[in-house]
Amino acid sequence: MADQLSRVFAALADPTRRDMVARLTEADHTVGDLAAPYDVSLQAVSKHLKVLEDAGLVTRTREAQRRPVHLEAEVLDLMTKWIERYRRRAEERFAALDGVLAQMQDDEQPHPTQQEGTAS
Amino acid sequence: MADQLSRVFAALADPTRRDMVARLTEADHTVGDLAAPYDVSLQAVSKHLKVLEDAGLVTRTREAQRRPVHLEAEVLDLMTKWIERYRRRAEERFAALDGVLAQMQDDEQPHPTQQEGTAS
DNA sequence: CCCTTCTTCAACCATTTGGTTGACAAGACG
DNA sequence: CGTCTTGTCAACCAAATGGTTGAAGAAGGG
Repeated sequence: MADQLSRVFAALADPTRRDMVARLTEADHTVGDLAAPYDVSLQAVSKHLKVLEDAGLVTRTREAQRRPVHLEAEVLDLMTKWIERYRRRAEERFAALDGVLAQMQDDEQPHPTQQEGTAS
Repeated sequence: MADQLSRVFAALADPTRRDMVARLTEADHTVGDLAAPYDVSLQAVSKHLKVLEDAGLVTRTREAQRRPVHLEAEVLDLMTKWIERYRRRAEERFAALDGVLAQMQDDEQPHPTQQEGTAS
């Protein structure tokens, strides 16, 4: 299908799936258990779980007729790493821009007629 | 459409859009500029930009016929906050589970008849 | 003014997505 | 064994997504 990072982002782009993930941080749940709060069929929830599973966000084991769903939280790191990498880059760039602006400001005061009083 | 968090996740679920965002951390770009590396029409890139804009990830100003695209990196914090919140919860739960396991291990050695050699 | 440049709008198309219902599979349990 | 519980598979459907092409808008430069 697509790379895992894309699948993880896509999986969490749905509020229902995000809520499931949120609830799974507290405890493992069975499918019916998970489905209870939502106003959709059990099959729809089953599909959502498949999306989360394909993204590597959850795993399902077998326990009698039940299939407990377990969160694999490490996958979240994939996203955090990507996001933080570029957020940091953007910040650095803004910092650099601030430097340039400061420089420009300095250049703008060749005349000692005005000092410090640049408060708007 | 949907809530912003969903739109941001969805926007970044596409590799092309993620690459655009990555490039925009370095500098602002015009549409044609952004489109250059990709093997799709300019119109397709324009659509991708609309998705990013609707998610609040970029803004476009006007500069002659060009429309420079600027990254709004703060929006990334929305995601980071969500992710970190639940990752932390999951971690706390695992830590608690580790405690339980340690407890069980303690309880499991009431008989000194067998130690360590539990390798199958 | 016209023309060229940069970009978007509109219509169209194939695929994916998120939902539905109905049938079936896997175990527990009487 | 039959049957109830739990969950998935299959087929179907409407809407959204990501791409295309063609036409049009907006601003600068002869």
